[in-house]
Amino acid sequence: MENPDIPAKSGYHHGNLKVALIDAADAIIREKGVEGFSLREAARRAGVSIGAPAHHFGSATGLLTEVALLGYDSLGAALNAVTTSDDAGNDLQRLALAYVRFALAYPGRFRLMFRPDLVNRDDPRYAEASRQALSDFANTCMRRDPTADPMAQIFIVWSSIHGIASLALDGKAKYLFDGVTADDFAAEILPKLLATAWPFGGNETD
Amino acid sequence: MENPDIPAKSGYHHGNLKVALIDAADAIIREKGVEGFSLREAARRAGVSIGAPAHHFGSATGLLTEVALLGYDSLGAALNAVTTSDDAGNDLQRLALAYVRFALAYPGRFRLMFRPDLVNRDDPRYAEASRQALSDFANTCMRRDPTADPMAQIFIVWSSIHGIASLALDGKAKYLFDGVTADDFAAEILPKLLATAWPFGGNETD
DNA sequence: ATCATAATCTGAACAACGCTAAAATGGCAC
DNA sequence: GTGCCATTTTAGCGTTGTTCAGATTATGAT
Repeated sequence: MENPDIPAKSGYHHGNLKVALIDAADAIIREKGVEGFSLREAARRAGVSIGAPAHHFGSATGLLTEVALLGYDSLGAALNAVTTSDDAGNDLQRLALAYVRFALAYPGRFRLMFRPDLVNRDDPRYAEASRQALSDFANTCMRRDPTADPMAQIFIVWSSIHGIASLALDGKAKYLFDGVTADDFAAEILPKLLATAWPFGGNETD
Repeated sequence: MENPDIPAKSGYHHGNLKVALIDAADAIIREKGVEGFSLREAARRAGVSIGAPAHHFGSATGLLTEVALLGYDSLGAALNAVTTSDDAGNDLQRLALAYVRFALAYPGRFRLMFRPDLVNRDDPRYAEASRQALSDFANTCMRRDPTADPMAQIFIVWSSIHGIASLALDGKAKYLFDGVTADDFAAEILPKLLATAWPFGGNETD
């Protein structure tokens, strides 16, 4: 489950403590959510003492920032995996689907990425990672309607998708759609919703 | 600043500790955000000892749930204050504006309301408060397009608005629109955005 | 090869937190 | 008045993040 190419702990020096702690933190967040994370448990899992993380990350926020950056990488990868066609509206639908499915598949990562109190947003890598992850959205938006104001269009489309992901993650979809599970929502309801009620899906000819 | 009709602390018994603690918690969250809250400081502000809140709320979550319920009340009030016309699309725009402005004006309350780890969502009053606050949205949505599937429409519209509020609150608007302040966003950019790029604003005749 | 320096990790300390339970207090019905 | 009971205090437990002096090891220059 963990990254296998870590020389583990040989002696007093760990050898790869920085990435081991990031892996541990990511695992904790995957298992117990963002609130279940603690710096001490990350150190415990990495087999290292309480004070060790401070040297590499300064504070808990420093470590969580690294996890959030990895989160943006994995989100960007999930969006990059969406195949593109010459129908930009359809592509946007599939990107939206991938975005929401990412949020539902990695709720801890996703929540962390948007928690300003846990992540150091002054880190220049943060803005870059965020920009990079959303570049597919930006491109497809402009391909869909080249005449619209780019920033306005991207913001509106991204907001819509991000809102869907947030509300679905908070269980509001369950509340509106009569106790549907997250899996059912992602597999059945959401695609239908995007194809019919979602206004950014291009021509409503399907 | 605080609720004036509290008999204050007369002796051993506070007299109105429950609402005093809710007020104190709300004030802390307004001043320092959700993360700045602590049960002990709420007790301190109410002039009472550390263990007192437990009797009334059981746990910190219990107290924060009450604050979140008040948050839904105030959100519902803000939305109720929006005047309605016979142009449902226009009404929806103004409701969206009010929703986002509420989030920007009361960021702590708003964030708390959507933090499942801090709020007891099994409390039946929570679902009711949420439903009540959004009833204006639901009505206006169905007035705007009576033929559409109600739940689908409400979910899509609410998602869009909620996404705008979340991203604006997280400073993503600043990032996309070149360092604009929250006030400028709410006062200038957002109304224009809703009138032009937002697809739920009715006929684009303005 | 030797040795000084820098990097890394330990372990203890501190203040703050949420929660629990036993004791103290005082309002209120009778 | 008197006793009951809701309310509040106090003390304690286990947890957390952060800091820091010191122990340990790696590194690079000579």
